[in-house]
Amino acid sequence: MKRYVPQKIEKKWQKYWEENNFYQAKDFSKKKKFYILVEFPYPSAQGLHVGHCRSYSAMDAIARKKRMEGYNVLFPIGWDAFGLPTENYALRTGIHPEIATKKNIANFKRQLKSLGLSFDWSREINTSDPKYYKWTQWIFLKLFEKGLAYQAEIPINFCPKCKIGLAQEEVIDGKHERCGEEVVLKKLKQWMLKITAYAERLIKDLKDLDYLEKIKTQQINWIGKSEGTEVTFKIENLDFEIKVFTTRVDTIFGVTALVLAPEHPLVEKLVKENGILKEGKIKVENWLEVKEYLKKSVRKSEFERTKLEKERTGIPLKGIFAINPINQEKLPVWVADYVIGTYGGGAVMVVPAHDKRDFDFAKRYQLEIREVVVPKEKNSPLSQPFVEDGVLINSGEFSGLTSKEAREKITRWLKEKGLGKKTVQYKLRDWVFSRQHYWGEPIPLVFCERCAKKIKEKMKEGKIKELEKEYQLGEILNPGWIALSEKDLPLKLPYLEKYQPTGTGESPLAQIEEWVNTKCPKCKGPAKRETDTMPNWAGSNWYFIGYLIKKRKEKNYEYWWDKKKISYWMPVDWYNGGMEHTTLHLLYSRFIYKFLYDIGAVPHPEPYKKRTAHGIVLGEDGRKMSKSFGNVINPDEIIKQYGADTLRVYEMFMGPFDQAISWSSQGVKGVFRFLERIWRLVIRFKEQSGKKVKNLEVESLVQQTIKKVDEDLEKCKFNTAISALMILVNRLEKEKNIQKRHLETLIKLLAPFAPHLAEQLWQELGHKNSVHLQKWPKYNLKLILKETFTLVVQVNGKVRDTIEASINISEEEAKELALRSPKIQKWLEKKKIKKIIFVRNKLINFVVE
RNA sequence: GCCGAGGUGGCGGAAUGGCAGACGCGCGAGGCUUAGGACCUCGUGGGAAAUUCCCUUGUGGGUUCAAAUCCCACCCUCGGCACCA
Repeated sequence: MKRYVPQKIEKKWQKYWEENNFYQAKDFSKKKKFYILVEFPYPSAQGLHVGHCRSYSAMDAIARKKRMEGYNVLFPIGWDAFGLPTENYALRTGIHPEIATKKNIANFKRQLKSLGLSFDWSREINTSDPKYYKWTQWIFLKLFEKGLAYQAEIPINFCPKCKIGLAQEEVIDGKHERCGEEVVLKKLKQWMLKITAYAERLIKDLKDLDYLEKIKTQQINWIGKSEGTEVTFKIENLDFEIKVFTTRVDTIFGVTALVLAPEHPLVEKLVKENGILKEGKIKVENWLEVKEYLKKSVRKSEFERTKLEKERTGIPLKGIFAINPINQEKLPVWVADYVIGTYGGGAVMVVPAHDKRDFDFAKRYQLEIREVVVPKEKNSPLSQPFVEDGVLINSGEFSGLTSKEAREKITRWLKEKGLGKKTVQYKLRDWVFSRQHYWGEPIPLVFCERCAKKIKEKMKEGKIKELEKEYQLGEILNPGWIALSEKDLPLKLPYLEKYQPTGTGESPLAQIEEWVNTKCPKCKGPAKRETDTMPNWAGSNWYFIGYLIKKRKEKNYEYWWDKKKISYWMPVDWYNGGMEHTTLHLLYSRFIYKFLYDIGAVPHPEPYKKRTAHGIVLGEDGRKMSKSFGNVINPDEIIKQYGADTLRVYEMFMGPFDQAISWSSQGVKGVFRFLERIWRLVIRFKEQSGKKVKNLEVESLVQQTIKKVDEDLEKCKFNTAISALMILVNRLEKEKNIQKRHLETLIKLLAPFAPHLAEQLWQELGHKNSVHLQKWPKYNLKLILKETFTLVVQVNGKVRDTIEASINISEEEAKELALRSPKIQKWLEKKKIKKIIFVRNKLINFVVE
C-alpha cells in the first residue's frame, strides 16, 4: 500500500485482535498480574464524548505497554447504567429506561470498539443487569445486617407542581429547572449509610497509597477532621443544654453570643410549641419574626446559606439566654442560617474578636466584641479579628497562658465540671442512600407491622438478648424493617409502564400494589416492600469486583463471589478517572471496600493502589462541550475522517493529561500528518537500496527516545512521550539509509499509541506475528551517553557563551576553556572574579563585581 | 464562602533551581506544480543604533551566583461542594 488510509486497515486489525482473543486476561496466570481500571461510562443518549476517548486511549496505551512488558493485564469495561438522566430522558421521550439503556449501550459499545481499545470484552458488566445488581443488593443487606444502614428524616427538594422529588442539580435558583416552580423542602425518611464510622480509617490508610497528592489532600479536607472541645451551654431557667463544638476553646471568655442553625433541636422544640416554653415562663418575644426568618431559610440550599458574607443574616431569640459555663455570663441566643445543622451539633459560639465570620456577624448586629487573646509581641488594633494563637488576657485564672496551654487547661477544667470534653469532629456526613426514583436498584427490605410491634415491645422490656437471637442488628435498629433473605436476590425491578411521579414524593414503584404488598420473610405476615431505589453510586461502589467474578457457563453467565479470583486480581494496580469523582465515588467505593474487608469478603483494606486523574476536554471555544453551545465534537466523525489512531494520538498529544484542554481541529490535522510521515518512512525504507552506515548520533537518539517514552508513560506524560517520537521521526527522515532495527524500535514504541498503524507497518516490514506480542524495547544507557556536552558559560548568572566540551571535565578545565572564549574575555575585562560556580556537565558561572 | 488546581509566543504547550519557548498548530519566504491542494526546505516571542545588546513566563515584593520553577502579598480562570455521573 502506497498511502496511509486508516479506514482501510483499522477494521481489519480490530477484527483480527478480537478473533484471536488478544486482550483477554487470564485468571491465575503465572505472569505477574496488572489490573488497570478506568471509570466505566454512563451510557447517555448523547453517545461517547471525546473526553472518554482521551482517558481511555491513554490508559489503553498503558495497558498495551504493560502487556509488552510481560504482565498479565486486566483492562475491563462496563456500563454504569442506572441513573437519573436516563429516567428523565424516558419521561421526556416516552422510551422506557430499559430500552433506552439497551440502545445507548449498543451505541457506546460500537464507538469504543471503533477506537481499537484493548478492553477485555468478555468481562463486560452492566449495573442494571439483575444478575449484577443481585450483588449490589447483597452488599446493602450486609451493611444493614451490621447496623451500618439506618433510616433518618432528611429534607429533600420537592416540586409542588410536578409532585416529584428533585436532585440538587435539577434545582436552579431555587426553582425546578423543567417547570420553573419554586422548590420546597419536604422531609422524608431516607436510608443512610454510616460512612462516618470509617472516617478515621479513610484518612489514615491514604498514607501508603500512590494517589496524586492533590487527590489525597482533597479527600482529607472533605473528611475534614478537626480536634477540639465540646462545650455545654445551659439555657437559663430551662432544662436544656446546647452542645457547641469549637477548636478554639481558649477564646471562651470572648464569647458574646450563641448562634443556632435553623435545624437545631432547641429551634425545633420552639417551633413545635410556638415560641412558648414551660407554660409561658419562657417566651420568645419576637416569635413572629423568627418564624418568618425560618421560613425563608428553609428555601435556601446549604451552599447558598454559606456563600456570601454580605447576605449572612440572623435573628435573636429574644428572651432566651444561654449561660457561659466558664464564668456564668448570660449570653444572647440567635438563629442564623449560615450555621449548618449537620456539623458540630448545629450551634456555634460567637467570638467576634477572634474569628472572621463572627466578627462580621457581630459588626452587622452590634454584638459586643471582646478581646481575650493577644499576639505574643505586639498589640493588634481591633479593626480586624486576631485569629491566630497568642496569649490569653481577660480570661480569669487562665490569663497569661498561651492559646495552646489554655486549650488543654480549659478543656480539663470543663471536663471536671461535667460541662465539656475533648472531641473530634468530621465534616464528612453519612451518606443518603435512598432515591425516590424508578431507574435504580430496589432496596431489598420489607416493612412488617407485626415484627415492628414485637421488636418495640421486647426493647421496652429490655429483652435485647432475645431479640438478637431472632433479628439482625439492622432489624433491631430500624424496628419493622426486615431484610430479604440472600436466596431471594436479586429483587428485580418490576417492569413499569408508567414510571411517572406518584404525587406524594414517593418512588413510582409505590404504585404497583401487587409488588409492594408481600409477605414478611420473618413472620410470614403481611408486609410492604421498600419502594425507594438506590443511588447510582451503589452499582459503581464495587464494579471493579464485578469484572472479576463474572463466570461464563457456555452461552450464559452468572456472577459468583469468588474470593480466590478477587484475591488474585485485587487490588487495582492503577485506577484513572476524573478529578470530579475524588470526593464522592472514590471515597464511597473505598468505604464499601473497607466494609467488605471487615466482613471477610475481600482480602485487602484498600481497593486501589494508585490513582491518577485526567482533565476534561473542552470545546474549541474553551467552554464545556454542550449541545446548547454547539461546540460538541463527535468522535465518530473524527474517526471517519482521520481514523482512530489519529484521534487517539491527538488526544494524548493535545496537552498535559491531568489538565482541562480545548479541542483543536488544526491539531488533529497535525497528528494525522505525523502518522502519515511514519508510514512514508517505512515505505521509503522498503524501497531503499544504498549501504547502511552506522550512525552513533542516531543510535543515541533512538536509545534516548526509548527512555523518554518509557518513563513518560509511567508518569502519564503522554504529550511529551509523543513529542519524543516526533523528534525521532524528524531525525530518521534526514537519514539517507535507515536501519531496520531503528524502524522496528520506532514501531514498537508507537504500538501503545497508534495500535492499528503500528500493526500494519510491522507487517509491512515482513513480520508474520503481531507487534503487540513483541517485547517492549529496553534502552542501553551506554549508547545514550555522548562524549561531549554543551557547557553553558555565564557571567553574573547571564548566559554569555556556550562551548562544546568533553564530558566530565573538571572545574579547572572548564574555567580554562571558558576563559579562552573571546566573548567571555570581553565580559570579564577589567573585572575581578569574586566567585566561580561550577555545575558538572552543565555550566560555569563567573560572579564578578 | 470553603476545598483543590492553574496563569509561559498569534494558539496547544515544553522546561520544577542552571541556555525560557522542545514538539505541534498557525503564519511568512522559497522549491515542486499549468494552477490549486498535498509534499519538501528555511524562517518565525518583542524591541532596537540588528553578527550585537536590551526586555520577556498574571501583578508587586523577596531569597539565590542563578527563579517560569522557592517564599510572601494581590489579581484572574477552571473543578468540587454531598440527590448529575
